[in-house]
Amino acid sequence: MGRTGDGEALPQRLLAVATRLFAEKGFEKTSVQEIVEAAGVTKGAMYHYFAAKDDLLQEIYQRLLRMQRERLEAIMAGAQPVARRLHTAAADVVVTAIANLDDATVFLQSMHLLSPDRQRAVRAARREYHERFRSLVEEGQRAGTFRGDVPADLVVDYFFGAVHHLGAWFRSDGRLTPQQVGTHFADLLLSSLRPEPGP
Amino acid sequence: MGRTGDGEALPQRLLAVATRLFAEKGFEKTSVQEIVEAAGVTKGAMYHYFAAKDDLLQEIYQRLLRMQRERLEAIMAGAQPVARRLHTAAADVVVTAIANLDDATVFLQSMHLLSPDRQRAVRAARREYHERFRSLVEEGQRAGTFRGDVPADLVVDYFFGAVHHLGAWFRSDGRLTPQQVGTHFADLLLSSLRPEPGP
DNA sequence: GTCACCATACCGACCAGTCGGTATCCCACC
DNA sequence: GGTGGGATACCGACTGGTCGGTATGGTGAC
Repeated sequence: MGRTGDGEALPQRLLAVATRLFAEKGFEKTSVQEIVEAAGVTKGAMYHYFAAKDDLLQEIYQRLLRMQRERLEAIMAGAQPVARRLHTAAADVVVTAIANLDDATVFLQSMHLLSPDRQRAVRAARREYHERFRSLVEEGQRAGTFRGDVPADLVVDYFFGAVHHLGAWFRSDGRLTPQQVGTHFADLLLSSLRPEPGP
Repeated sequence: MGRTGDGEALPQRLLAVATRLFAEKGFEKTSVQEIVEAAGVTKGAMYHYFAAKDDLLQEIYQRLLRMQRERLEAIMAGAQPVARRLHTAAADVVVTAIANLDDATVFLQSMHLLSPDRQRAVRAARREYHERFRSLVEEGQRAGTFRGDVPADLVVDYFFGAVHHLGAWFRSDGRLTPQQVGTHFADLLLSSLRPEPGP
């Protein structure tokens, strides 16, 4: 902990402030000066902990991905039937995405502004996460629990599209709680995977 | 038509070039200088037709929204049963979104960079479009064709999330054609709306 | 003393938008 | 049918300002 005697360490505070500003005004429209002012320090402090502005983005992404990945692994390790595990995982990813809506929003809006190398790294991590999700779908398809006439990766992209879009419409003062949205989304996903589709 | 004796009018050419560059590198990372150089003119020419860089974005959005809206209206005017109309509309919006993936990508990534007034205008147009889609879902719910235990607007946001996310994974050299993706997406949507869900 | 931590001053690059000017087209009018 | 003059289309140099990043200096802890 440095001289700034706040309860939170400076790097974390900088990340929190940057996340909020990025989500509000966008990465490119937020200057480093604004970030450090909102955090009550100067640029020297920020560049002591982060080599570049891009590092802030990178950190925000990785923090979010790490959390989601850990939760998914815990859920997948359960012994329930596939449909139950997928439902739990789907609802959970919605709830955590809403709980960290700023991070998720920034992720979507600004990933393309990173350098190609960094983009590759982030995409790889994201891809690995999706693979795990997909394996759940495939497991259910092999077992006959889910319909098999639709590609598993398409289903995953379909569902995560909906998740990524949450920031565009979800409001915490709206009619639905995060849990309700999670349950509905998971219901829709499971329902669309039931066998014997219509003509 | 101006002096530049090309087949295309300059404003359209500028829009096309800008769309491609915005989709490739992002709105903020694309300078006006790059746009006009790629179009073979100078800045004076661009500012003769567009008052500001933002106007390019605005035009791209409105062009896309206008097209999608016209197509949706034509489909909704049909006399087929609700499920059939919704399926057609859903598949169609996927196909046209893929056919104009650059526009759709730019739309998503850069809408938040517009001025608040412009954002409101775009959101209002988008909202109106979603309303029409939602009315289809509600019609089916009233008729008992679709399950009624899930809010119609949530279903619409769910589906359009998936549509908006197409640019993140769809590749024209992939295994699936746009039509196939459209059919799959529409199948998933209709399937998730079937009544009598699991426990 | 030295090292982590942070402030301050400053640099070089870039960029949206402006503005005076020029070339070309259109058309009324003789 | 030429001609004058205004409108349209476009050029390109310039500017005011911003921004990411750096270099240097100070200061307290151990």
